[in-house]
Amino acid sequence: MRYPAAETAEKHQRILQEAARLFREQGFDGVSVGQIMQATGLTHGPFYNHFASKEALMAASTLHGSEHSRAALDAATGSPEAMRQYVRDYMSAAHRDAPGNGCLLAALAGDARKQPAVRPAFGIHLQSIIGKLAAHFPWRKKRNPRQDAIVMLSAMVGAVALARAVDDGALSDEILAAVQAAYAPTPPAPAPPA
Amino acid sequence: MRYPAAETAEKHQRILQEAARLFREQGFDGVSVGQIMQATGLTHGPFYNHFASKEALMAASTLHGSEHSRAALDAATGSPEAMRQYVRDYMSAAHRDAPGNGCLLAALAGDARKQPAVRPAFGIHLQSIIGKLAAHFPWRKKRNPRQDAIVMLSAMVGAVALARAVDDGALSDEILAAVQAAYAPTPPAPAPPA
DNA sequence: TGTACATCAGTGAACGCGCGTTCACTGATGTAC
DNA sequence: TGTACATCAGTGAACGCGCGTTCACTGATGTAC
Repeated sequence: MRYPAAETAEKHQRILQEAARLFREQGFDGVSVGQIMQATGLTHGPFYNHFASKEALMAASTLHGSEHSRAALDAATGSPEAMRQYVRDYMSAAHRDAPGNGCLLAALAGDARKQPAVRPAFGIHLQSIIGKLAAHFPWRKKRNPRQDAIVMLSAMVGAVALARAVDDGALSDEILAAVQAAYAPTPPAPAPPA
Repeated sequence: MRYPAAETAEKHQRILQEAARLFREQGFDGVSVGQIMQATGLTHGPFYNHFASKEALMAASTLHGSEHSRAALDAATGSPEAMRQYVRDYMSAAHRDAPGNGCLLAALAGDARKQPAVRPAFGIHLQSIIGKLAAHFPWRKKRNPRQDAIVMLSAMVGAVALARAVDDGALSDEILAAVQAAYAPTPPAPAPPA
C-alpha cells in the first residue's frame, strides 16, 4: 500500500542508523539484510527500495557513522582538557563494551580492508580524523603534530581492538589503562578553573 | 583407500598452515572449509578426519600462528638493534601487503572478537607478546616497560590495521612511517660494529 | 616369502540452512475531475 | 467538497547460491597366517 511520503526519508535514516550500529557490533558479514530491516520494524523486502544492494548500504552506513564520529570529535576540540576527556572516554570500558555506539575505526578496520565498496569512505574518514587530531593535539612537544596524532590514534584504535578481542578481563583493562595513561593521564589534582 | 600412515600427520600440518595463511588474508568468514582443503590439494571431505569443525580449526590455526609469531619475536630479542629492526619490518609496506604471512594480532583482532572459540588462544598469545616486548623494550625511559610495550604494540597493530583498510596509498604509507619513526627511527649514521 | 583380508583416509554426491535478491500482489495515500 | 482511480512502499513467498557438514563407497596399505 502507499504510505505517507514524509515517512520514506525517515525510514531511510532509520535503516542507515540501525545498520551503522549492527555493523559495528557484529561486522559486515555478521549482520544480514533481514536483521537490519527487522531492527527498523520492517520486513526485508523494501530494503531494495532504499538501497541498491547490501554493499551499497555498507558504504552508506560507513559515511553515516563517519559523520557521527566526526561530530563527537569536533565537540572535543574546544580545549586541551576536552581533548584529554575525549581520549579518556575512548579508552573507557564503556566504549570497549559498546562497539555499536563507538568508534568506526576500531570496530570496522579489519572488515573494511576486505570490502572494496567501503574502503574509499573509510580512508576519507581516517584523513578527516587525523587532520582534526593533529590540529588540536595538546600533548608533548608539537614538533610534528600530525605524526604524533597518527601514532596516538593508531595506539587508541589498536588498543580498543585488542581489548575487545580478549577474554582475560584484567589484560583487557590493562591495555586500555596503558594507552590512557600514555595520552590522557588523570590530572593529579583537580584542574583549576579555566 | 588407505594411505601411508606417515602422511596423515603431515597433511594435518598442511591444513593448519594453509588455514593460518588464508584466515589472516581473508578473515575467518572469508574462507570456506573447501578453499582451505583445496589449498592443501585435497577435496573438502576428509577435513572432518582432522578437525571436529571449522570453529575447531580456527582455534587450532590461531595457536599455530601464535607459535610462528612468537618465534619471530624471540629471534629479535637478542639485541636492541634487532628489536628496532623487528619494529621496522613490522611497519614495512611488505608486512602491510602480505597479511597472510604477517602478524596474527593485526590481521585477526577484529575477527577474533566475534569468535568465542578463538578468543582464549588470542588472549594467551597477546599476553605472551606483551611479556616479551616488555622484557626487551629498548626505547625511552624504562620506568614502566610493560605499559610502554602495550602502548607500542597497540600503535603497531592499530597502524597496520588502518594502513590496510585504506585505498589512499600515500596515507597508508604515512601511517606506517609515523609509527616507525616514533618507535624505530632509522639511525642517522651507520651503527658502529657491536 | 607369498597370499587373503581388514583397515581407514580420501572421494564426491548430497543434506539442510541462511543468505542476498526478486517479484506478483496489497491497499492507503495522493490526485484528477 | 465528494468520488474514482493511479501510485508505489510494504508484504512475504520464492529463487539460486554457497556454506558447513554427512555419508556410502573406493582401493592401496598394513597385517595375519
